[in-house]
Amino acid sequence: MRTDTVYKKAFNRVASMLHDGQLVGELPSENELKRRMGVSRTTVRKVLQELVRRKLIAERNGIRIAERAVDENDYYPDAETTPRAKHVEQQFMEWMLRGDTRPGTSINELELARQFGVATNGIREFLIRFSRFGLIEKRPNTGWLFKGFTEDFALELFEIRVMFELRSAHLFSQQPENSPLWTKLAALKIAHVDLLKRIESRFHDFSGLDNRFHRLINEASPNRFIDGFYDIISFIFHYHYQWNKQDEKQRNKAALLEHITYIDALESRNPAWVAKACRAHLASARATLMRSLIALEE
Amino acid sequence: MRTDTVYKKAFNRVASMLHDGQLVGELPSENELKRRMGVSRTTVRKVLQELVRRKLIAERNGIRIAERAVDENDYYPDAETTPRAKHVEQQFMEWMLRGDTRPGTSINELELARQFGVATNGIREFLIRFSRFGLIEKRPNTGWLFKGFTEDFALELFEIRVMFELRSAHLFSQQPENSPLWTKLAALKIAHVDLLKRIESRFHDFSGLDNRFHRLINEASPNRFIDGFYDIISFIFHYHYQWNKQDEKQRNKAALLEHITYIDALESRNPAWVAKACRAHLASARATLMRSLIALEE
DNA sequence: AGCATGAACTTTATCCATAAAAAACAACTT
DNA sequence: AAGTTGTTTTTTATGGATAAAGTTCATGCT
Repeated sequence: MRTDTVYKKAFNRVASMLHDGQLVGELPSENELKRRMGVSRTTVRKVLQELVRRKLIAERNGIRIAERAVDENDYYPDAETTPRAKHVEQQFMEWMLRGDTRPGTSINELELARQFGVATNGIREFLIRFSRFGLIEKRPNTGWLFKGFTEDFALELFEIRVMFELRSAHLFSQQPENSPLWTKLAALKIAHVDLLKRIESRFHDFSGLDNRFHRLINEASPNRFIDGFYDIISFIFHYHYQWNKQDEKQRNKAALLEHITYIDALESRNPAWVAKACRAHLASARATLMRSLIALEE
Repeated sequence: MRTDTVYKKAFNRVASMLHDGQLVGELPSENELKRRMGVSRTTVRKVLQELVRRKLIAERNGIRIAERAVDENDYYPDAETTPRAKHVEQQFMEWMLRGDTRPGTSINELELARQFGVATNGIREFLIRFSRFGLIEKRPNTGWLFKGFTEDFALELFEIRVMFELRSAHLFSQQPENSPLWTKLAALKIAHVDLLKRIESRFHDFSGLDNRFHRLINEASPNRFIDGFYDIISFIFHYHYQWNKQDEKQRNKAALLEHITYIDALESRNPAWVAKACRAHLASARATLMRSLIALEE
């Protein structure tokens, strides 16, 4: 059966809005809620119905008002707000990065399905999606081959990344003066400087900034294939670092400084300087990844 | 039910080998056949069993020998040797390129499933696989968006293609003298010259050469992401030209000449010359694609 | 006319079932 | 010991079913 994670997530959102006073007095109309939550009206209605049933809100001649206060255990547990497909992704990445899955291992859909507690279909869809990351390969009628999260992989990944980013950074720096992206870049620079001040405690926030920064650079002259490639990068880094936390603070601080230099270079509009800062940053990112790959292998 | 296309294709292969005398006297063992056909022994046995049943071969104390001659209607029809997934691919590409499918159209899995006569699962798997080509986009819980086989698409595609191919061609030309790829390149050049002589009648053969040529260039310094991207190119071109045959002979002849120049440049090891020939060829390929895109829109 | 709710209908996400194909095991032959 | 064939077990490719979520149609209220 299809999971009701969409409903549960929406329910939690509305509940937390009620809780911290974002919804005072009469509740908005179903249509308005639908717009705000990004779900269908059908789902909104289901949420409202449950809110009434639990006496969190009351409905009197077509008007809905908050009734009792939201309680900690009104919320659905987080795990129930994540669709199966996402769970499969997480479990697979854990299996791949943490288990002792060696390059050359073959992947068995049925076995994974049993292990993850889902139907084979879900596994297969995930693997098809995942195959574009270049880490697995399909052999028809037979199964999938895990090629390994290896040094080669990282080298090939970064070779492309450098090409793309040099190209995008260059084009970014050549934008007209009046492009709104310059403003966005300036704002991002401030965010970087701010984070640097608080790096001791907030170093986790770097990952978000990193993403924003690299995506901003691509915005100057969009190319769907570059965007797609950046999805691979984000994905890999997201999971990789989730299981490899050594030196995180130190690493992020260094990267933050490199970004600032890189931003300065962009703002200078000087092509040579841009290329240099870009290369320096990526070389260091690559070195970091390589170091932790080696750690993985031991 | 799973199709038995693997068996039928294998059967046809064995039958045609019997037919044109590639299998004389005693047939090879099951294991040997399995190796030659690239299928499992289970399938080989099924084929043999059917060959016996139809009296195409006879089995006497463990020895199998051809019996009656293979007849034209011993073969299974082609359509039955293609797996469902491939049919879905073909039908989808036809729907996309030939129908009046406009950019922005939304794609309905259920409707396509009905239209193509397959289960929704098959459609969904195809769409997931296909999404990496950048022509469709998934909107969760809602469906897929067809972004259009547009001019933008072609421009973005070629931007990347030029980057990749300049890089690969350069690296190819810098290979050591004793690399076996130089021999392969020389052979390919001969194939080009040969085809040029017979271009009037054999111009369809160009497509195969084109593929071999571009893949050879990537072989000098492999990168899985570049390979993957080349899959996109091949796929797109395969289907696009399948429904767009105008000027085919003329186009292929021109491309053949460009390839020859390009090969000469590679053999010269002169970087500037290589880059120039590479750019020239890709510019012309792009122009061709663009021209037919415009034709599509009318 | 334009927005709100109610109800009916359609599509997606997910699980389950099964024949075909592959792989593993077993017994036999040279 | 290595290669054959026979048999059993496992896995993949494909179809089908259904609750949840999305969409459309209908009705009623300012």
